[in-house]
Amino acid sequence: MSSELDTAFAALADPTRRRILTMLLEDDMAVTDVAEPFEISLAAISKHLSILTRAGLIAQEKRGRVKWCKLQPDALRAASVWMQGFGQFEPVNLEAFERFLEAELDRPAETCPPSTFPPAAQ
Amino acid sequence: MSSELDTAFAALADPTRRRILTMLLEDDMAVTDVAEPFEISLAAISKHLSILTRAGLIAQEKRGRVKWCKLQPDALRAASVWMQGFGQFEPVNLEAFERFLEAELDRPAETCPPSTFPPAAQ
DNA sequence: TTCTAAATAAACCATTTGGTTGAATAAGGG
DNA sequence: CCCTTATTCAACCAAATGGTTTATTTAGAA
Repeated sequence: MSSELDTAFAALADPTRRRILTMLLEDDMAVTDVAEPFEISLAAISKHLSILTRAGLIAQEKRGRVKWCKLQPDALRAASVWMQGFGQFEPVNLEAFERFLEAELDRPAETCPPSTFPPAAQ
Repeated sequence: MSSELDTAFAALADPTRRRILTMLLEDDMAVTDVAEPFEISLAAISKHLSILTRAGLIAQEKRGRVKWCKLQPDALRAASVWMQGFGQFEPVNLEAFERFLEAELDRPAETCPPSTFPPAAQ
């Protein structure tokens, strides 16, 4: 048995899953559409999505034969709060985050692995 | 090769490591002292500490035969910023976090697994 | 010098993770 | 009804994870 923080952080530790979350930030998506930009199999994406669901980071709702995925930031909030407790972090630069998002979404695709935010981290 | 966010979130996904971070929030500690409240072997703690070090969450400095561990929140900040980008989170209730910390540190010890913040999550 | 304490290294083990492929299930569309 | 599309299940695999125990290394204390 693992706590909500365990599953949330574990879910966030994978670049594919973080990228999925970033995509869902734009709009809700069907499983097939989520899978489209990635090179890996649909089954693999399906697994990633259930990990995100179990972590409470997204919700999936089936309408017809399509299963829609939507962001559900409850667990993300819990994790964020935990981290902010370590605090003294300077206020977030949301403009930088906007630029990051654009880069993330415009990427030639098919290449998911690296990519950090903030850009020149540390 | 994994990004800084990968290693940071992966490091945070383990309750033992999160608890170590919480302990270090109080003060810098030697490896043996970090290990003291836990049931697992010193070697296991040593591994956890190098994971935290590689993730950039702590720094270790050897003075004499004692290796001191101190919080180094750079990677934590990067991760926090990434998460706040998903934002719309209400401002953090730091008093609640204080209470959480007390509970976390006063715990009968030896029992590391569960424990979430915020307390009544979801 | 010798003993002891601090920390890591090395070898090992069970479990989990992230991926694959090939069925199976479910629900529209013609 | 049959075909196709959307999604998951099942079985499998290689690599990573979190733990163990038994050496080693290193440096202070007697």
